[in-house]
Order: sequence, then C-alpha cells, then structure tokens
Amino acid sequence: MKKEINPDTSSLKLTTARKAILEILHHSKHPLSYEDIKNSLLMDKATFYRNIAKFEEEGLIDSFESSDKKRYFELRKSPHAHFICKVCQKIECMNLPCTFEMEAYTIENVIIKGKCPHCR
Amino acid sequence: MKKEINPDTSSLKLTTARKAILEILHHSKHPLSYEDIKNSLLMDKATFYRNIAKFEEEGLIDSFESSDKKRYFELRKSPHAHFICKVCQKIECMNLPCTFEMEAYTIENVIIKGKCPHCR
DNA sequence: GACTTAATTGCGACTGAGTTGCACAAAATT
DNA sequence: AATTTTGTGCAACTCAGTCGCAATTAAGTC
Ligand SMILES: [Mn+2]
Ligand SMILES: [Mn+2]
Ligand SMILES: [Zn+2]
Ligand SMILES: [Zn+2]
Repeated sequence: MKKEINPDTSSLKLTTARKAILEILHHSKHPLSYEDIKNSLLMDKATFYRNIAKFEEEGLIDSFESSDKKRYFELRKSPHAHFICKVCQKIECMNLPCTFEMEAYTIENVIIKGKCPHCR
Repeated sequence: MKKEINPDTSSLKLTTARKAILEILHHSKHPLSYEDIKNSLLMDKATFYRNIAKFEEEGLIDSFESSDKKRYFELRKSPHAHFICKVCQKIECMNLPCTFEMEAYTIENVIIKGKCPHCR
C-alpha cells in the first residue's frame, strides 16, 4: 500500500524526514524557523528546505519572512494574522479576523509588526 | 550655519550621499530596495545601508522585508499598510486605515501579502 | 579663508540564511 | 530483479546585507 501525505492530491512520499518536520510543526503554537528546530532534526538543511518547499506547493504549510531575515513556517490552519515584535522578535498568531476592503485583491497573509506588551 | 537633516533631533551631517538617497525616496510613490535604485546611486552599498540605518534610527524612514528577501525603504509618512503581490512582487501603499483591536500592542507596520488584481 | 576633529565614505573581506549540482539511496513501477 | 522515479547528504555556491579600516569630508572654531 502506498503511503502518502495527502493521497488525494499529493505524490509526496511520507518519509522519516517529512514526518519529523510535520510532527514538530504540529506541536508548535507559533511559526518556527529552521534555526529554531535544527537541533531537533537529524536531516540535512537542504533536505529540510526542499521538503518545506514541497509542503508549501501542496498547501500543507504557510510561511513568511520576519525582520530577522529568517523564514517562519507553520501548518496551514484557518487564516489568521501574525504579530512580530520588533524588539524581542517574538511571533504570535493573532486570532482576530481583521477584514480589509480590498475587493480586487486576494489576501493570503497578514503580518503586523510593532512592540508586544512586554517590550513597549 | 549648520546644515542638518533634522535640526531639532538629528546630528546627521547633510552629505551628498544622504541627499541623494532622500531625494530618490522623496520622488517615489512606493517603497524601494537597494537593488531598485543602485544604478541611480554613486555611493557604495555599505554607505547606502549605513545611511539607511541612521535614517531609521532618526525615524526619517520606514522599512520592511518582502518575500523576495530584500528590504524596502520609504520616507515615513502617515501610517498605512503595504500590499505585496506574491506573484509579481509589486508593492503598493494601501490607504485604508485597518484598525485592529490590540490594546496592549503598539502597531508600527502592517504588511498584507496575496495576489494583486493583475495576477489573480 | 585655514585649522581641527569627529563623522562619513569606499573598498574588500566577510556573514549567514537559503539554494543547487551531483552521486548515492530508497521507493515505487514494470 | 531490473528499471524508473523520488528523496537524501554533502559540499559548493549565491546574494543581500554587514564590518574593519584607512582615507576623505562636513561643520565648528578661529
Ligand atoms: Mn499562526
Ligand atoms: Mn508606503
Ligand atoms: Zn517583544
Ligand atoms: Zn501581481
């Protein structure tokens, strides 16, 4: 029997490396960078980034760049904005709907930067 | 007579390099990266980035990172969000107020990513 | 104007997150 | 089992941005 991550749409094999990445993202309350998790990973960083790219193509995860020049990854869930503190760099998932009146645009990602309650 | 960029708060000398950067930013309708303007600049890129850092300390300009891993700069004006198209990478200043209910947070920057009217 | 000095600059070397080429390994297909 | 496709480790690479340092320049004082 073929083991796949998303049998309906995907042709990705469910490898040890992929399971490890998805497992870690699954257990995190906020987006993570490669730096954040490299010590928990046995795979090479090229493998990590290549799998991240595949996951993103499949719509399994989302990512964005922070002000620290790193990319942050999380499993795709219901759309929500992210807050990045410019002082402590902490990233938080914000569960406010924040609708914009931008008819002609497709919004995929909202990032709010500023100072968190601790840092201001 | 002392020539300063912002006589009240700044100790920055008004050099040719600084005038050139501010002049270019002043005439742009949207944020620019170093890449965007390097051909119009005579200064070294180290000089450019060092001056950008000073301007930012002084609150003269704002910046943010796009998905293309470049930083974009613009003169500080009335607060507004930016839209970045994930397909064509075009950056637009959005003049919608978009208020969030985030009492304890200080919002300095809002970036919306998605697909622009042309690309979706 | 000429003199002084701290701020600014150009240059080249460096950094570090992310990417790529390639040969080898593991699945899947026949 | 042989072939084809997909995934992996390793090392080399890319490229926006940074840094150390010696040379230059803006601005204050005479
Ligand atoms: Mn989130
Ligand atoms: Mn703007
Ligand atoms: Zn903070
Ligand atoms: Zn577009």
